[in-house]
Amino acid sequence: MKIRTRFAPSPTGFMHVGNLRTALYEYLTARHEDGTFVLRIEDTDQERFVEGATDVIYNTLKLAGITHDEGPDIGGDFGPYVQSERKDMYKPYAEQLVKEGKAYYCFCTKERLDSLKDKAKESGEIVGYDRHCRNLSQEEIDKNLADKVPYVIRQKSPIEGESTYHDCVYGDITIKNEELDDQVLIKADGFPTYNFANVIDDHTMGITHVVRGSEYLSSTPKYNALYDSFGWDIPTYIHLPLIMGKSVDENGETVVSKLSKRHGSTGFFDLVNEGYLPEAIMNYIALLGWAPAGEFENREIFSMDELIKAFDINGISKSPSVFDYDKLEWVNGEYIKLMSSEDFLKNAKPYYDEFGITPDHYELLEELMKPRITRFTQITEKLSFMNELANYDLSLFEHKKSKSTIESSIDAIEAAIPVLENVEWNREAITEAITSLAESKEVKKTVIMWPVRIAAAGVAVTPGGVSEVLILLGKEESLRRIKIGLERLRGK
RNA sequence: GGCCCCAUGGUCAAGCGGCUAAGACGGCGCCCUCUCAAGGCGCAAUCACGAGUUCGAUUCUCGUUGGGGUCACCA
Repeated sequence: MKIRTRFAPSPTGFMHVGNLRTALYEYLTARHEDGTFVLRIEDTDQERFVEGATDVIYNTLKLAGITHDEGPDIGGDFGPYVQSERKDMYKPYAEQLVKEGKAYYCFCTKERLDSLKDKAKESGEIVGYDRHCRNLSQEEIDKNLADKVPYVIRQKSPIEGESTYHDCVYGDITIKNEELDDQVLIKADGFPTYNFANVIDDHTMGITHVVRGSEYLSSTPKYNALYDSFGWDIPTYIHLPLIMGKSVDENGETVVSKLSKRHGSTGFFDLVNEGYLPEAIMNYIALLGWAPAGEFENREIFSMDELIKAFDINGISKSPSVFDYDKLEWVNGEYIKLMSSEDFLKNAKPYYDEFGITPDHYELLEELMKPRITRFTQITEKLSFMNELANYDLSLFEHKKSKSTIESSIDAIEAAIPVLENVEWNREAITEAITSLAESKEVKKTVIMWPVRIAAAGVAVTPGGVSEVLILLGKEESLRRIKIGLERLRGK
């Protein structure tokens, strides 16, 4: 039988990287076995409706390189793929269970349930529904129904014994049935709860492998009880370890907790906006909680196709993993280094434009920037020396390793100016001219190069050597700055 | 708190009874080098603890500790 998995996000307008990784693994699980990947929108909570939120889902998947075979936008044989459009199909299933004595109407008011909770909180007792309506007489039920008393439908959970199920990652999980409460299946507004809709949809859509976060580990027996009630096959479960974030609390202690907004950018688009490439993000999160094996062992950089080939459920780990921005940074840098000139330019252009970079410098800049940036946003900072000459401190001219001092700098620049004024303005020529000047003066070439570069750039660190800096600045601007440097040195 | 799950360096992690316990990020050092990167080489750093089982435990069992998750008419 062909594997079918699904991604069932709820349209909140925000795609957390944890959810995205779940989607990725669902996608990979299906694709690796040449199966089908389904997108279903879970919007059963009318109060949470957010305009345009489904577009966020589509845009995320598209950018992330995850393609679905069935979904609201492309259809399929198991539609509709939006839960609100399937609203009418859930209740009959619940009523069938009521008829069979596996579920029941509950007329308890919100107030009663709240007071129940409060009481439980006070005494520190077990929380949960007290099953007040589980055994109402038929007369009471009929009367309430006739009086149009609002009701929900609750699952009649097993009370005694224990339930065991198998998970592909965590193995056999056993839970005492007394831990299970009578969860609501159909809410007072007639909509199904997430849990109920999930079971009905997964079954009616033929989902074979349920891939989801490990937070569902302890509620899975309730799902299974539902499958059993209907006499349906229980799907294969693949629960995923959670992604954690690291933060520092008010005492300066480092704490690890479930990744959330307090850990910085945890939304997919947050990261994209900060300059992380979608492919790099996917590559990185694929490796969070899963390790490749066989021919792919120890590999760090994967294209989506390679992930599909390499992905294996056996490589999924059980323990939660911490989201490491440093490693993401490195992965992003690797992607930049591997980029084609074309793609590189497309990404870099907006930043080049801030400095009025002309096309004749594109090739040089690609060479200079590729090894030096891990995000394109850093180009601005790398090229900031081009904007205007900083009012730098003259001590910049002193550099021990280059054997450069204030005095030697004056000397070097005085000699370099006429040479630069007459040299052909290209990298090789400039480098050669300075090198031979140094030779004729019988000094290390750094003695000339250091001060010239400092005077031209006005900063100690530049993304390239003298010749590159001079080329980027242009002959006129370079000489202007170098002469200013000489004046300042002399004036000291 | 009850229940469930987890436990190898700072982080991601390989390991699935016998290894000098891989690899990557980060850190540090050296080399290369006209600054900074990139690249090359190298170093430091891990089996939470205690009992078992076994000829032998990182690996199996139990307990302790620690961490996480979950206990909604949210998804």
